[in-house]
Amino acid sequence: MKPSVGIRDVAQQAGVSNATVSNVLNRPDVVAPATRQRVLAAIAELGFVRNESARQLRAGSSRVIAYVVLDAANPFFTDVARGVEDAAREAGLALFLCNSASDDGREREYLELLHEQRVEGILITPVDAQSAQIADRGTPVVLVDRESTDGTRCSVAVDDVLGGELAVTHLIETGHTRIAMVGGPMSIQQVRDRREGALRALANAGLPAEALTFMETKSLQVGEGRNAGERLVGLPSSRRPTAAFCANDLLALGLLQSMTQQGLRVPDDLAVVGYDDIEFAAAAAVPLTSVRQPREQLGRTAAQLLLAENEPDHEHRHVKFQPELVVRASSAVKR
Amino acid sequence: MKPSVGIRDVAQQAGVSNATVSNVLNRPDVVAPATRQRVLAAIAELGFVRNESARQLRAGSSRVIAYVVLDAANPFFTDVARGVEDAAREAGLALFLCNSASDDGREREYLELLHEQRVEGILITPVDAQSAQIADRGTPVVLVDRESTDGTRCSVAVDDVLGGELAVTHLIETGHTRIAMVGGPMSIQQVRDRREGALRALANAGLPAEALTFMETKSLQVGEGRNAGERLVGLPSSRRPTAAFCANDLLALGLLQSMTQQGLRVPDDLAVVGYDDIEFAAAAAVPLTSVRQPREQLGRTAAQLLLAENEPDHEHRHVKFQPELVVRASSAVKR
DNA sequence: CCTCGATGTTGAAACGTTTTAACGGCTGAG
DNA sequence: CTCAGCCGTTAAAACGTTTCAACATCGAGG
Repeated sequence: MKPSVGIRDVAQQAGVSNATVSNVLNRPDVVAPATRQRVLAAIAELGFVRNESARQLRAGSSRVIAYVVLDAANPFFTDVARGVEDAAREAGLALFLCNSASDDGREREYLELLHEQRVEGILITPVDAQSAQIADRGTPVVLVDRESTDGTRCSVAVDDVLGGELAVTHLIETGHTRIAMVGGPMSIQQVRDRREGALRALANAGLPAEALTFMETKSLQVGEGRNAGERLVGLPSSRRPTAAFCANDLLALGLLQSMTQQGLRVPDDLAVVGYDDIEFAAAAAVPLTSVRQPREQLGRTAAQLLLAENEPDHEHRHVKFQPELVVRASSAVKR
Repeated sequence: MKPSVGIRDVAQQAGVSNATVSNVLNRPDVVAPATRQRVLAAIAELGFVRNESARQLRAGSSRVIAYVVLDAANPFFTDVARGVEDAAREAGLALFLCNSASDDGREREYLELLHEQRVEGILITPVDAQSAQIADRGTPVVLVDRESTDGTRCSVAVDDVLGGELAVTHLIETGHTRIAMVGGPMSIQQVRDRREGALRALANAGLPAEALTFMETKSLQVGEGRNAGERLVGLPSSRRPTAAFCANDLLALGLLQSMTQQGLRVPDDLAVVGYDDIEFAAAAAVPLTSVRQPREQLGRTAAQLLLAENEPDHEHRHVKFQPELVVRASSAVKR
């Protein structure tokens, strides 16, 4: 390892004081062109890299925000992240992505680290409801895709109850009366809300709550969708639902795959509706009907709220977007 | 904002010196249980959060590594990241993900920031070949999915030439003699290598190089795959290739989608082979034949090489994995 | 009763920046 | 020739930790 060249080494090499070097780095205009050149040359020659820890310790600010996602492999979150990053970089901030992988231990560790790092702000889609654990530690936190229950911080979400309602209403209108809802774990707020919406749709249509079979999954990933598919096919056909509403597109894609493998046809044997409308939904084996959320906008708005957090008289706001049903072949009208 | 409580405030509150508080934080066993309790109580009461900048400035190490990916929305990279994270967390390090989005400006900015942050190490899948720009700045860097040309650092890759050869050999064996390769931009090493493999396959089979029509795309994303599909269909059917080898699965999925929309059948009108074998490939409209890479293992190995970088007499290593062809319906034998 | 080692605690010196107030030299006006 | 004002530069004081050598205190062994 090299003996770590610091600002003083550069200063000595250039024959100036360290304050001047600092000025070259932070206010280039204030130092005479000739001196500036000399300093830049010294920096290049010595391969100096400014120590951000020291800078931040003294200066206070960190030029970084972080987004803690529930599942980095879910395109929904990477799309949201794109929106976040666009807004962040307009404000001159870098974005670090952290993956909690739906594990609240990891989530806690990352939050702790980020607080200690004194990042400018944290965006998070929390693992479970008791976001109390995201105690206020001085760093602004904005919830993404989850409503702040106690109004102690900003949040940006999409109306998941409405989304669930749209999906199931659509299924009812296309003639289904035995519907499965696939999703879980129930500790996830989105799953609960979408289910509530589904139940509301039944009520609106005058159907009993029993018309909805809830099939709980361990996660919201493709593999669990396949599992659910196998369980579904195992049911006696008299009791088997004729349609399935999945809590997200990954589950729906897994379900679809499992249907095909087992020789059932979508939508004839089972209509399927997903949630999120990720890019792959339209390219699926049977193009997927899905509930679309404004993903980039969600991220962008969240980042903007976060940045506004430092303004003098800031009031916490909650922004809620409306989802939209996109009908495709996987739920074509029953003939 | 709260007036930022520091270690001395805690010390005062607990009636000890700041050194003792530091000990509680870093070597709890060395301080008497009674004192420790008192300090912990003070920490909780004051809501103290250790300032990582100061810690790192003094202690030197940062407990963080970073992975700069080419495209956070590409499941291939998030799968690699999963492997990286597993290995990192076994070593007690956190992982920050940075998305260069195939933009070398962003890539440079992130690298600069990470160097300044003095992260323990950087993994990167660089945007373009001249990885010279990733100059040695004192932080260990390991290349992922790209071979280090000059042996100045470790790298982990998969044999892309072989992968391209496998794919195109398969197409030739299933009876195709006019083959398109879809991919780009050519600045990306992987694209060049896979093309080289494709050409080698032709040569092996005694076919002329003209049997391969190269269709360059602007990126490796789904949308570009759709564009390529439209261009392909626009060709006079006498000259139109009967098979397409795509540089990655995203392109292949886009191509597939475009074929379906335009009323062409896969594999009858056009056989399609992708690359990466991401999870969505198997769930596609027509299950996708693809070249599988050991994604998690790639990430895990890269992280291990990075961690080994600090060992006393370290020699840079290059690890190369073998890809594997997975045949599915999109390239079923021509009848 | 003295010494010694073990155990817990502490004061003070780093770590590498940024920042502020002060400084010297120079220019141009009087 | 003097002096006010400006410009570029600098010395020194932070920032909040960790660490190290030194210092009490105490019990046990001689």
